[in-house]
Amino acid sequence: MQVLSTTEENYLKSIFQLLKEGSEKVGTNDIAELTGTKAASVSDMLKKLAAKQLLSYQKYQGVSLTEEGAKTALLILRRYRLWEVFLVEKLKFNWDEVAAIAEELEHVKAPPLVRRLDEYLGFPKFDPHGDPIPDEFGEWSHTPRMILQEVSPGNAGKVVAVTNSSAAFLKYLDKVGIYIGARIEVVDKVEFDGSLELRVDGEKTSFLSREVAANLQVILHPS
Amino acid sequence: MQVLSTTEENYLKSIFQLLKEGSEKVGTNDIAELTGTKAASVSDMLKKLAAKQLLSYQKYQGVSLTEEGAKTALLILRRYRLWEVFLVEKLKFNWDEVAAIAEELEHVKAPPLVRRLDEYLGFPKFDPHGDPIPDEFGEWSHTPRMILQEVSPGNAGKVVAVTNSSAAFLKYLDKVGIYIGARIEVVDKVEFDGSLELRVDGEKTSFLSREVAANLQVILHPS
DNA sequence: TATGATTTTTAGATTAGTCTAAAAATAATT
DNA sequence: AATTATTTTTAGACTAATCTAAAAATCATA
Repeated sequence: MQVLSTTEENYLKSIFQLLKEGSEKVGTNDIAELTGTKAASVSDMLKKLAAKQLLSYQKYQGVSLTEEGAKTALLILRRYRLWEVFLVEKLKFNWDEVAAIAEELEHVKAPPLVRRLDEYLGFPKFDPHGDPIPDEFGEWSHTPRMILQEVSPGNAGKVVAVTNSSAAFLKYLDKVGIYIGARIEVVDKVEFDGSLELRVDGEKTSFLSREVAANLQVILHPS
Repeated sequence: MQVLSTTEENYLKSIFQLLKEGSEKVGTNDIAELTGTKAASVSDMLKKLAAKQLLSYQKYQGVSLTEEGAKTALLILRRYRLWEVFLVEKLKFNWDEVAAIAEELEHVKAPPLVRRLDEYLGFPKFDPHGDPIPDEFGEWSHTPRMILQEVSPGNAGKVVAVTNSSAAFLKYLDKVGIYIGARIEVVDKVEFDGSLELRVDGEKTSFLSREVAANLQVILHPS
């Protein structure tokens, strides 16, 4: 595992993120936008990272990560998400306040620190937004998820992810008692508008609009 | 409070440290040695920091910190020592393993992070080596301390600092059951070699050589 | 107090990361 | 298919932090 600068790590993380949510190759402009730099700077950096075997790059053709590049990105993501868990669970920050701080902390590289932090947090598998945390080998469990909106009545599961992190949305979830890890039972689904009636943690009953339920991911409990 | 680069913070911290343990002014060479750079680089940086009003500097005359510079250094020290406490108390690192990691963490500046960390740790007043932790205004309590070696029999107190952080020394303290925060009673002092007989936490009895007792600092309990 | 030793500063170069502006390549559209 | 629009790369310059080598100042001592 090579030692990378904070800057190189940030580029790698951004490229990984773009690849995950898009196509095979990412363009220079997209990377520039996400990293807050200009296309010219990105071009330079791509050459550097390609020389380090972290991505494959041919002029004008966009980039994709190599095996090693992807693994490196996953280990950065691991640090980022572990710190997110720490900030929310231990320091009691809100979900929507932790991104900037975790982005600084993720670049502290001492490997024993990451291991112990993981242990201290109880080896969490998901971060506070429900995104999976890679293990120390850069792998994560691919437990299949469903969008809450598509779960039919009678099924139960656990909320594992939120696909909209606007502060307003998160506050709303708070209000109706939904959080990452909450046990959810779909009691009924209104045909007319697609809204859902839920039981949360076996008690509280909540009604969610179709729009809200479309932004929640769950893992179903075997029934 | 200005925003400083990690590099600038490191210089400031080093200068503060040298001033604390030495004379009024520090020389360029000493700073270079402590920061792991060369005198030429230090000269450049001194100009920069002087321009920012953090230290007063006249060519060839050495430097001292301004009011603002000292306060800034104390706030860096605060972050450093809070992370030390976290690493030892929560992540279970040994005293002698935390320096390098805390030095990385100390540069994460988000002020709410520092506040919440402090709160989470229970507003500790001393770090794991017993050094005081400045408050958010850059001040610390100047409770008078004594060197354990100079405490006469019959007195009791609390261990607050260790003035030798070699791994061997720390391991030895562990073995005899002494740690920062331990309550200590001086039972007897052997005239001949200056060694001490102690009761630790009201139970265990330990014998310490003069050399060891000279490296422990305590705050006496009012008696 | 002069002279040699040491410390500090300057001058000039280097590296990583960034930028703007212009050139080159690719993509889109008439 | 040719021309225009967009994207990407290159060229050249800038900044922060560093270095080496040489000059300048201070210190120490004969």
